Amino acid sequence: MGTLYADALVTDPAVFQEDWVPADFRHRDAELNLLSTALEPVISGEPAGDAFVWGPSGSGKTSATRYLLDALHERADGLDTHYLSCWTDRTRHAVLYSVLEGLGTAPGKRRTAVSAGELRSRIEDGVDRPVVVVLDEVDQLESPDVLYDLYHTPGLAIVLVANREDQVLARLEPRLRSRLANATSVQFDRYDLDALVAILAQRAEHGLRPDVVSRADLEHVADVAAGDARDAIRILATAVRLAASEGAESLSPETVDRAVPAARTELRETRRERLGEHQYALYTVISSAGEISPGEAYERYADRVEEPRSRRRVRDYVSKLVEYGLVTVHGQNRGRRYRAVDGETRTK
DNA sequence: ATTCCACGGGAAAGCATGGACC
DNA sequence: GGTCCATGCTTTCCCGTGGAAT
Repeated sequence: MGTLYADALVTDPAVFQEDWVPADFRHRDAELNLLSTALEPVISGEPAGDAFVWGPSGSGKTSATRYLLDALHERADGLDTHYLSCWTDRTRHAVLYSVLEGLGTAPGKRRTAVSAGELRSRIEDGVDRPVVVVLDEVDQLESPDVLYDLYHTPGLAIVLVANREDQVLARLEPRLRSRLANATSVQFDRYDLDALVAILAQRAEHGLRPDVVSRADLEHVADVAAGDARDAIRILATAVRLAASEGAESLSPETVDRAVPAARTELRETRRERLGEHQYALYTVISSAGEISPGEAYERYADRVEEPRSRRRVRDYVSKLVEYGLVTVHGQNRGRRYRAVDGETRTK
């Protein structure tokens, strides 16, 4: 519904989407060069080196990696590269299946009576020339065994993308860890204010009508986003939508200020909408209590739903809610409390 | 000091689902 | 159409922890 109004200010809504990568990707030259050195052997048909890409959220890891893959494709036809996110493909089977899809030799449907081991050997058979596989959000992997599968496929180079190096490495077997020690490590840092402003300006230039935003607006947004480009872009998008729905012709500092909590609420809403019936009920219980003990939370949850899941299962739901950033836990053992994350008290 | 018990999380087994193969 | 089988979700059983009760 917003689009009707938004047209007045927006010429290309795509610039506000997560996967929009500008034609000229800037401010990450050193990181791109490093990663490129590891990967570019594929252009001449040589095996690429493995790589780690680390950095906080919104620091450009995903965009830079995708940009580089595109750039490699421009320099050579018919490269085999595959990008997948472990957020959606989190099990061994799902990852292997996705890689096979990338190779173009996947069995018919995703949910298939073909075992993970069988998928693995099909990958080994299918890789007859150097391949690059990017595993984004690799810290979301349910079990990292699959890295072992991929690592043992000759000619297949893996690029692991995650927030923190130690979080991923700690979960690997020592054998795999030491073999990955040769991988190129590329560290991303938070954007500084100027870079963030430039990134926003690029979006504005491509997707907004002239004079909708001023440099001061962008600085304001960049300042609030604290080095996180994803946040910055989302806040800008929300602010523009807000301004458009109110019939304004340009942004104001006041609109930006209102957009900040709105953008964060929106993010939480979309996460909440993705919850299943039981996780939703549990979240509602925790959220309406503000803070609650595990036992009490379970009792109330069980009252709320028709067929309550077991306590054990509900513990897993809690871990998921924590993973989604909707809930935090405090204390140990008996003193444990679940706390809902609301708009005002953000984690970090 | 000893026992109790709320809690978290690993392991294994049961079950429903739906693709693969005949 | 019928059978086989792998996955993913779930329950059941269990053990380690550490603060509270005895």
